[in-house]
Amino acid sequence: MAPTGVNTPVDIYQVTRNDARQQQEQVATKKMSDSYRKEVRDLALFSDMEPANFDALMRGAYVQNFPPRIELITEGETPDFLHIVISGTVDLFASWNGRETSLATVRPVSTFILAATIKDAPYLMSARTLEKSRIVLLPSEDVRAIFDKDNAFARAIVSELSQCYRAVVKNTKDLKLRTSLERLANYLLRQSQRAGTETFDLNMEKRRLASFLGMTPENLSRAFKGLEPYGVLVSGNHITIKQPETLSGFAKPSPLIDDRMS
Amino acid sequence: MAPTGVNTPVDIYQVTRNDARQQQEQVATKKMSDSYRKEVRDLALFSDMEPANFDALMRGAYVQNFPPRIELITEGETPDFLHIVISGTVDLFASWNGRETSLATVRPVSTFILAATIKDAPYLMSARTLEKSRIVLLPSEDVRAIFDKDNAFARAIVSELSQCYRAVVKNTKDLKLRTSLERLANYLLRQSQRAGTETFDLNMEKRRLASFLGMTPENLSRAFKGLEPYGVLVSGNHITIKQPETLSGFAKPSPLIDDRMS
DNA sequence: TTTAAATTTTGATCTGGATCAACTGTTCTG
DNA sequence: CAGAACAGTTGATCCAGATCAAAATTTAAA
Repeated sequence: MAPTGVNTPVDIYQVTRNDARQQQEQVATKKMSDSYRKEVRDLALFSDMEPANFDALMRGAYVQNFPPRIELITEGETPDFLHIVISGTVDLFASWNGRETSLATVRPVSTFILAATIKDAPYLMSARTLEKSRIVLLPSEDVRAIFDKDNAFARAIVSELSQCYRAVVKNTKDLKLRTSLERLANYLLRQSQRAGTETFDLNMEKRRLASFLGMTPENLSRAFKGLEPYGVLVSGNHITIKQPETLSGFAKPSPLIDDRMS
Repeated sequence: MAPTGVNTPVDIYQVTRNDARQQQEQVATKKMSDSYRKEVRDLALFSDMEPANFDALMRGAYVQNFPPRIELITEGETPDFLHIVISGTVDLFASWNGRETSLATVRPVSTFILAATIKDAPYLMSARTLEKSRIVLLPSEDVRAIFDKDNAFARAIVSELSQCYRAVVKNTKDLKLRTSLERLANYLLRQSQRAGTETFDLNMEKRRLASFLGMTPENLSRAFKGLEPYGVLVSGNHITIKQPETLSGFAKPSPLIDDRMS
C-alpha cells in the first residue's frame, strides 16, 4: 500500500517547535557581521552582483546556529527567508498523508528554496538540520527587491535555477528508469567519484539514504548485500568499491542521470 | 527487475530519421512571417522584453510543421533551438538501458527545454510529436545573446524556470509519496478541474498515461477498475467522475503536489 | 470494406520490495 | 555505569505491481 522509502513522520526526527526555540536561545540570532560575508559573496549566486546591492542584502541578513534535528521550514508556509547553509547539513523532505520522504541534502556552502523565495509561493519541501548547522537568512523581500533591480543577480538566479531544475529531472529519471539496486549502485559510484577514491564514508544515515533512494531501510540493507557480488564492501558507514569496473558494468551510469554538474 | 512504467524504445513510436526528413519536406521549413508573432509575444516569457530584442529573436526564428511521432530532439544532444509548441502536442521522454519513460507533455502555447538552452548543456530529455504539430524554433545562440542583454527577458526566464522546477518537485513527491492508484486518482481530479466539469476526455493514449504515471499499461487498466468503487466511470477515452467527493476522499489531493500553477 | 497493426483489456503467475517482528549493536542520558 | 532509545540487520510473510500470454477493441492502411 504505502509507497517506497517512506516513514511516518512521528518515528523519526520528531522535535517539537518548543524544543527548537529552547535550544536556539543558547546561540542567539544575530545580525550578520563581516564574518560570513566572504563565504556568501563567493557563491556563484552572489559573486557578480553590484557591491551596493550585495551590501544591502547583507544588511538585512541574519546568521543563526541551529542544533541538530531542528525543523527550519515547513512545507506549505510562505518563504520569509532565503537560506544559506554555511556549515552543517540540511535535509529537504516532504510529507503527504502521514508518509514522508527525503528529497535532497544541502551541504555548505549553498542556498535552498530559491524558487519559492523568488516566486513568493509556498514551500514545497520542509527542511531540517541533520547536525549542528550555521545558516544565513536573507529576508525574502530583500532578495526579491534586489532581484528586481540587479541584472547580474537576476542572471545568476537563472543559472542556479537551471541547475536545480536539471538536478530534479535527473533524479526523476533515476527513480523511474532504475530499480532500487541500480539506484544504490549508481549512488555509490557517484559518491566514490566525488571522494576521488574507491574508499569513502557514507555522509548520511542509512535510514535517510534509503528514503532518499526511494526504498525502506530494510531493503537498503539487503541491497548492500546484493551489491557484494559486484565488489562492494560495507562496514558501518565505510564503503569500499573493490571492483569499480564490475560495479560500473552493473550500474551503467549515464552522464544524463548521474553527472551532478552540467 | 525493470522499474515501473517503462517501455522498450523499439516497440513504440519508432520513426526513423529518414521518415522524418521525408515528411518534413512536404511542409517546408520557413522563416517566420508575422503569422505566429503574436502568439509567441503573448507568452509570459516574451511579453515584457524590449520590442527591438523581440524582433531580433523573431528574425532568426523558423516555423516548422511536423507530422505525428517525429523525434524532435534526442537526449544527450546539444541544444540548437529553443522550441515553442504553437499547435499539436509534444511528449518529453527519457531512456536508459533499453527502458523508456514519459516525463511530461507539452501543449500549446508553451516552450520546452529552456534550461538546456540557457545553460548550453545537453538535453536531459528527448521530445517527439504526438500529433501533427507546429513548432517555432529559436536558435539557442540568439536566445542566449538576448538573455544577456535584455533584463526583462532574463527575469521572465527566472519566472518560467521557477515554475518548471516546482512542477518537477511536485511530480517527484507524487511519485515517492503515493501509490499508483493514488496517482491515477489525483491525475483524474486534476484533469477534471482543468476541464471544469466532471466529464472529460483523456488527452493522451492510456499507454502513455501509464508511462507518465509510472506504471504499466496493464496496471493502469486495472487501476481504472480499482477506482470504480469511488465513482469513476471509464469508457474509452471518456471519463466521468460520478462522485467527486468520494474520489477526493480517497485521493486526498494537496495543493503542494497537485496545484499545477503556483 | 477488409486486412492488418496497434492499443486496450483480462487472466494467470511471478517478483521486487514493503511490512511485521525479533534481535544486535550503538549512542545518548540520567 | 546501567538502562533506555534508536539505528541497523535478519528472517518470515505479504502485497503491489511487473511480466507473460492471449483475447477483445480500436485504429490505420490497403
